Amino acid sequence: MAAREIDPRAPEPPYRQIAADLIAEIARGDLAPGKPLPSEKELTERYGVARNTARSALAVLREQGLIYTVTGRGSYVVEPTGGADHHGDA
Amino acid sequence: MAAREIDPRAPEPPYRQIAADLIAEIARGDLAPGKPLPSEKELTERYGVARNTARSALAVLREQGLIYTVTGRGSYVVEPTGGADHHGDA
DNA sequence: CTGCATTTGTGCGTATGTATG
DNA sequence: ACATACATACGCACAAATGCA
Repeated sequence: MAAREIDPRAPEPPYRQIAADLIAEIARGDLAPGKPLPSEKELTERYGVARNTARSALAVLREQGLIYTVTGRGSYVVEPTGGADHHGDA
Repeated sequence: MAAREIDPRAPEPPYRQIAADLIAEIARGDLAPGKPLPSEKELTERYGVARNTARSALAVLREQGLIYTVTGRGSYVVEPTGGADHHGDA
């Protein structure tokens, strides 16, 4: 299987559905702090969307401060505790 | 010379034009079975495109079963006869 | 075995063109 | 015009495999 129940015709656009799905995974602890999220390519296959759409979903989480992204490596769940930062914040 | 007449504005996208060019070379015997194709870097310089574009072209040939690729070495024209070597088959 | 260069694999950032509602 | 989405393309960086000295 691949697609995770994304409705292109739902009132919520796909990228928001995906964002919500990822946020739920983080809240659930499925995606723990410091751990990498699925790559854009993974999201692309998993949800059956284009890369831009997967990227838009990640952008939502990034704007909400839930994740941070490192060029050439991937996106990671922000760590609420333990000092040493990562993306630009003191 | 370098660029092989790739038209960025043609109806056929560059990566398909390059793929077609390479396929023609194989059909013509210019690229014989078992012999390595130009590296991605070579294709990049030859057609004046980005590496991603060259890779997309190679992906087309790979999907058509015309070539196989080995990490760290390169892509090779598949051998139609009983070679007993190359990519994964006994 | 170690170190280096080459090559492919992967992943992200960004821009453009096109299509649809 | 705008938001959303897809396809394509360029650029950059790092990881892993390979081959050779």
